[in-house]
Amino acid sequence: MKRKPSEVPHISIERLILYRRCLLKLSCSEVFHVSSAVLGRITNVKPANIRKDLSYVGEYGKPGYGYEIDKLLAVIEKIIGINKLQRVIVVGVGNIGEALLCYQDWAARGFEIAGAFDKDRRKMGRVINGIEVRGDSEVLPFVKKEGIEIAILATPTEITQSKVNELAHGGMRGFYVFSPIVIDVPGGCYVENIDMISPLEFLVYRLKNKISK
Amino acid sequence: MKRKPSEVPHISIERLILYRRCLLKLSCSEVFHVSSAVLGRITNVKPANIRKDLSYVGEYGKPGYGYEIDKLLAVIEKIIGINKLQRVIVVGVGNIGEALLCYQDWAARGFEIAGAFDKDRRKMGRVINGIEVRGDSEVLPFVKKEGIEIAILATPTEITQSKVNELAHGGMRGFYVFSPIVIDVPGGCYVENIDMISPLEFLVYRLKNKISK
DNA sequence: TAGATTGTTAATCGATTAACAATC
DNA sequence: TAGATTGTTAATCGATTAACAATC
Repeated sequence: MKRKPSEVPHISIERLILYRRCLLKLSCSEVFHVSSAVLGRITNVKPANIRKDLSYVGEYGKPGYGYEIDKLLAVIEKIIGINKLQRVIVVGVGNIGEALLCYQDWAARGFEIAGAFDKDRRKMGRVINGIEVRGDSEVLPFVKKEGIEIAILATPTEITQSKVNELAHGGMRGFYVFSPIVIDVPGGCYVENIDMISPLEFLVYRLKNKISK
Repeated sequence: MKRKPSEVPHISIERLILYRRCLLKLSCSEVFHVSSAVLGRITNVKPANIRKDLSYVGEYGKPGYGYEIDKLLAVIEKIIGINKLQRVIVVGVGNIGEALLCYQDWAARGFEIAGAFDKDRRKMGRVINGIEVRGDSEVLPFVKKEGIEIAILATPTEITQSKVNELAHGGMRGFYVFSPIVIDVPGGCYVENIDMISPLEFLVYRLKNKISK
């Protein structure tokens, strides 16, 4: 039963993102099809759960054979919306920002870092992995000219919310934020927020209580 | 109804971690008590959901008044297991590793970076935020001597799994891994794994489908 | 064909939420 | 006391899973 994309459960979308990452790796090693059992072993997801998730996006499996990896990748990318290249910017070029600029798999995952911005004069002009670091004041004209909709914010926590406000005002619609705070955005804007410490705290909990997940 | 810690739903534990982060901030600004309604506004969680989560850890709220922040912090930290200082190591001092070493709130969150390790001779001996970077060969004796149970791995993806194997063999029990791969660990070991790109892909999905969460 | 594996069903399991009596 | 807010209930909502007919 094929649902409209917006009706696919969020948790299934998150797993589809995981499946894709593993499928990309398989397709690099000359594997052409995969069963839910094998993909389940790779991802630690139960085969029935995988088939259920995949059933939301259509019927692409062959009984007795499995799923064709290329076809599956294409349809998952379409559902997620990364079948076309996504151009994003990085704001804040500290250690996290630099790590992002240096990441080698952006293209494979469907993204391009169109620009990087920092307010520190000493960083301006530096070229990291082929990407020039520009001054903060250039960011609004840049995103307008280039039609960028998504920003990755790796700024100091204290200034992150005001940076989001400024960019939202300038038309930015998606924010991927690395500060450990809850971010507010105006209507029509979307934010994903990660706190890199929280999963470590969860790990402590699991360790103490012997919870294998 | 108080359950044993291991019976608190995982998703409630994740929210408790979020509540704690926000409560820590409140307690810094001289706020002494908070209602589920106010905490709900701060965290974007429904008040009923918060009260339900908190009911798993005991009865610490006063009707008409709310929750005493210090008390609540103490009990949440006890449940998660971070009421005592957690000493961890960082393996791999690239950009991500360095960002972790420079993080200023470790102590407030209940952690201490006991040591950092890298196999690059040029990084060995450097002192970052007061933490000396040691050679990779020192890691096993170090963790044995210091009784470290948790390692944060910010290594290149290609070597992460083998590093985990080596450390697990040396007695390490918890692994917090920054590589975008599924990590296998022996029984009795636990792993939390984050892929910094996946949430960005999820953001693209939400943007395309106007899903506010 | 025989073996393998899909897509779907229906039962089970678990999480969320509105409502409200209890109570500070 | 009156107002505010808790902790809990029970209904609702949503996700997981084993099982299996269908089918390549």
